Formats: sequence, structure tokens, C-alpha cells
Amino acid sequence: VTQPTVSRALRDDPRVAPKTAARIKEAALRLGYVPHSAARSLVTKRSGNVAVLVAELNNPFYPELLEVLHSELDSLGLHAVLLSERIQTMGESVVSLLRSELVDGAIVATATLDAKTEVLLREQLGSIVLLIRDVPGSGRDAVVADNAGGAALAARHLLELGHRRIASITGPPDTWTARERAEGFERELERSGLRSSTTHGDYSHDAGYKGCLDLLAADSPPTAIFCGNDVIALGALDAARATGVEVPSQLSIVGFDDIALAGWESFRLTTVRQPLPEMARRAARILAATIEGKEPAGERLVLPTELVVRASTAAPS
Amino acid sequence: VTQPTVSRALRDDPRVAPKTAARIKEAALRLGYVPHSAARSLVTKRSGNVAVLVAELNNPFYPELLEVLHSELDSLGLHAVLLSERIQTMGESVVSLLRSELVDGAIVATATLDAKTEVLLREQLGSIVLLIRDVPGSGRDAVVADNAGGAALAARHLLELGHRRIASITGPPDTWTARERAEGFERELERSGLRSSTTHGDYSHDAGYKGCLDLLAADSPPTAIFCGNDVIALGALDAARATGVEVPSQLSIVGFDDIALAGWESFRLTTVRQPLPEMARRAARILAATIEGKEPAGERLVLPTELVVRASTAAPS
DNA sequence: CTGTTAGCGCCTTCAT
DNA sequence: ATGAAGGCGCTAACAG
Repeated sequence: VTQPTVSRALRDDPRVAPKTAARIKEAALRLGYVPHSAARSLVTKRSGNVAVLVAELNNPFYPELLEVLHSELDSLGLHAVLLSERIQTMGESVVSLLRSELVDGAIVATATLDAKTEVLLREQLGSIVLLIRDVPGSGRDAVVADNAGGAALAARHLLELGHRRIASITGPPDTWTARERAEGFERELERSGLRSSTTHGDYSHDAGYKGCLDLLAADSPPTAIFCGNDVIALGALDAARATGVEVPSQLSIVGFDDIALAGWESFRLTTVRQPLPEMARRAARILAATIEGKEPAGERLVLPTELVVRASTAAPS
Repeated sequence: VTQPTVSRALRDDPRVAPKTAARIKEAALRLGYVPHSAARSLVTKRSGNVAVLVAELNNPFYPELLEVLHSELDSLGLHAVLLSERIQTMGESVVSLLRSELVDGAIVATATLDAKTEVLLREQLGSIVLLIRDVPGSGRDAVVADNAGGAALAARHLLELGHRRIASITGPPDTWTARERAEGFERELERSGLRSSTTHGDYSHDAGYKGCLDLLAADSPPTAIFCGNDVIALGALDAARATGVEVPSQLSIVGFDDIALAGWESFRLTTVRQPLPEMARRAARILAATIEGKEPAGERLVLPTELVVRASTAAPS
């Protein structure tokens, strides 16, 4: 039995006799033989790796995403090569990575994405799927949540509770998600002739904390705050607690994402849920399909969001 | 100028003339040429990838670890291939991965590690470094924190505050970290002739929550609880809050790890800090050295832990 | 200093 | 249903 036969047997090529195949597999297992991946990649022009770009692992949202993404990729026979460096340096290494064909494609799941990395996307570097965030007009496949719609749900919720002095602490204004959420929120408020006083910050606990302190120190502080994501919201909640402001009786807080923490007893945060597992799954599949040769459709998949009402919101006193 | 010259120039081989090298690099950049990684691996017998095994991404500790690990590996010219599947299925795929030479080595940073994966370690699969957890007698390089010592610090702290009815909620008894911490804690209590009533659970918020409820429901509930890690501690804290038990006045809680959350205003958890960045850095370097041919020393690097006193501990009332 | 010649381990025609 | 050649893109030895 020769080498090519082994190769075929191990890949379940039907052209090999069932019993020889069985014998070969048994022997491979016994000898601990596994095909050399680099040699295989060299000839198949496929590595079976995909790059997963996540910038802010400190936001619990990303690990949650990563977990699903990873297991989905795995079930598609793909390995996740992690890239989470600071954005600034990312662009170049991603290009190299993709060009070096170490990875067959990439899932870009960074909230922020600067000009440099934009460029990388424009050069047609094979298979790329944007996850969580979109780059309008990039012509790339994208899987995102209905950020504007979700934010509108949050706005309506606060309005229905009777809030009129409403503030918001958004994410970085140069991020697509932050803009979408802010716009969706404002649009809904405008329908009631209202506007929110808006603070910008990054997607961090600290930004929420400081932002909330500022808002509470104002002359007529808001009775409700809409936050750009859950981590900001939890920061705001902490700030309220630190200054003795009771939530939700004196202050309502709404987040975005519905990370696991949001449901913890200490927080019970009202928030907008993104269908994270579904999003990750879709992104992985689209990428896999693109890698398989299906050409990218430049399709935008917008999945619905959902308001999860917990204990951080109530009618203003 | 021929192909091998290009190869040499791009690898900064000194045997190529500085000005030709410059010209070649310029051209490569202009043409967007990057060496094909699979072809390179095939001949160098080195992929530049390392597997990073983390099982519980839902524990914020791991993302924090991953972040440092990733950036450290990156600066060593290595890529992190993520493996975070459920342990059960992990063993086999890891073996394949290592054998297929897709990765040059692995960093095993899973708290839990079952028999099957033990086997994988015993077979001498090239370079492996254990991080966070040790497998005593495995002869593997390991970078761990002084778990027993840290737990002892926690015990002493509680004793000095005057606690006598002390409980602990440990991690899974089949994990090395949980055992080390529990033993270190008990040993210190014994020096004062005390013992803690111990509950076992997994390393989850839920386990802490339920464990704490159980302890509080006892006839003479403890005045202090030592938890196997921060996530458990936060769960316990949540349980205390849910039942109206004031922390720290009625109940002191100590965690382990010092994850970012522990410092948040809502928690201000007293905990034992592991020198996470240092640990990750060391592990990455040891692995890199091993990959470079330095044979594994089977060295155990035990880094010191430190008690971080915040607002979840006080003298019993 | 640069070019020439092999060969890494596998998959893919093509022939048996 | 299996075996025999060729080549994927690169690096490593050896010339020149």
C-alpha cells in the first residue's frame, strides 16, 4: 500500500476500498500518524485557519463572542488564530497574515476599526466577514445586530416609564456601533420632541463611571441614562452607587449587549440583547462558504435585538 | 536577482548585499509579496504557531490572561491558535494539532484538566508549558502562582480581623488550583486550631451564589467566607445581597485572582492577586525557548501572590 | 555576495 | 481500486 493511497484513505476519498481504508486508518491511529498540515496547505492552497480579530478582550462581550465563534469554526473544521493586538499595529500584521496564506480568511469583530485597517479591507484580501460592526460601503459581508432598532426599544421603554430628562453615554463616536445606537436612540426621542444630553467615551467601565458622575453633577440631572454598552452601564451603575444615588428609584440605567454580568444579582441591568450566538454562527458560516469558493455577496445580515427588562429601570420619582 | 536571494533578503540574512536587500524589500512591499507560510513551514519544520488552551472563557480571568499571553507571544514572533472547546473533546484534537505540526507547542492554561488530556501531556508531544495549573510529577515546565501561600494570606487576614466561624467555597476538587488553595487555607486555620466548613463547586458565579445561600442558611452561619476564585466570590457577594446580608459588616468575603471586576465599585472585593502578566510573560518565554531547541527543564516557576484588601472584609460584628 | 540544485510531505493528474 | 510521477513555494546546502 503506497503513500497516495494512505492520503486518500485518510481523507475518506471514495476511490479507496472500504477495507483497505479501514486498515490504513487503524495503522495511522496506532502509529500516531497525522498528515503534516503545512505540506497539505502547500498543495491544497488552504490552511484551515481563520484569523479572528477582537480588539477589546477586556469587554466581556468579546470572550462570550469568541467562545461561540470558536466552537462554530471548529465544527466547520477551521482553527481560530487569534489577533487582539492594539488596533494601531493590527492592520499591517493582518495583511501579512492573509497574504502569507497562514489563514484562509478573517472575521473582523472589533468595535473600533481605524483608517489603516480600513485600507486592509479595501485591498481585496480574500475572505473577510465583518461581525458586530459594519463598514458601510465596503462591499464586505457583514453580520450585525439591529443597533438602531435596539436603541429605539430602549428609548421607548424609558419614555413609557415617564422619563423626560434623559441622558446618554455613548461609545467612541468613531465607531459604527456607537453611532448607530446613538442615532437610533435620538430618533426615537425626537418623536416625542425630546433630546438627550450626550456624553462620549470609550467602551469602558471607567467611561461609564466618570460619565455618570458628570451627568449627576449637573444642575438638573437626568432621571435616566442610556449607555452605549453594558460595560459602560455597569460603570454608570457603580458611579450611582458610589454617590448614593438609588437605582432605579432615582436613576434608571439601560445598557446594550446583555453580557452575562448584566444578569447578575448585583446589577440586574435592563439592557438590549444582541443575538450573539446566532451572529457568531452566521458569521462563521458565511466565512466558511466564502472560503469554499462561494464569492462574497457583500451581504449585510441584520439580526433583531431584544429589550431585556430587569431591575435597573423604573418610573422616575 | 533570483528567488533564493529574495528569500534571504526578506529574512535579513547577512549574506546579501545591503543595497540589493533594500531594493528587494522595496519591491516586495510594492508588489505586496509575502512569503508563503506553509511552504516555509514545510522546510523549516516550524510553523510559528502555538496552541493556547483555555477552557473557561466565561471566567474573566482567562481573557485577561489571554490578552497578555497573546501580546507576549506576538512579540516573540508567534501566533496564538486558540483552543477553548470543552475539555472532553479537547484531548484528541490537541494531539492531532500538535502532531500535524500546525503548532510548534502549546500553553495549557486550563484550570481543569481531565485524565484524557493528562495522557496527551504524557506522550511527549514536543513543547508544552503549563500555566496557572500544575500537573505534579508530569515533568512539564509549569508557571504557577503560590496558591497555597496566597490562601494562607487570606486565612491570616480573616483570623486577624477576629473571625472564628469561617467557611470556604472551593473550586472543583479535581483541579490542582482548588486543592492547593483549599489546603493552604486550612493549614493556616489549623495553626489557630480552627477548621472551615467547606463547600465544593465549580469555578462559577452560580456555584458561589448557591454555596453562599447554603452557608447562610445554616444554624450558625459563618462570619467569613473564603472563595476559590473571584467569580465564586462575586456570586457569594450577590447571594448575600439578595438575602439582605450586609457585606462586610455581617459577612466578610475573600476571593482569589484579582480580576478587573473585583476592583469595581459595586464589589470592592478583598482578594488574593496572582501576578498574571508576569506569569503569562514567563510562560510565553519558556515556551519560545523550548521551541528554539532548549530542552524542557521540567521547571516549576512559582510566583508570589499578594493580598489585596478592599471593602468586602471587616471584623465580625 | 549571488545563482544552482535538491528536497521538505503532501495531493493530483495519469496510468495501470 | 491502487501505483507512479510531478510540483506546490520555500529554504538549505553548495558552488561560482
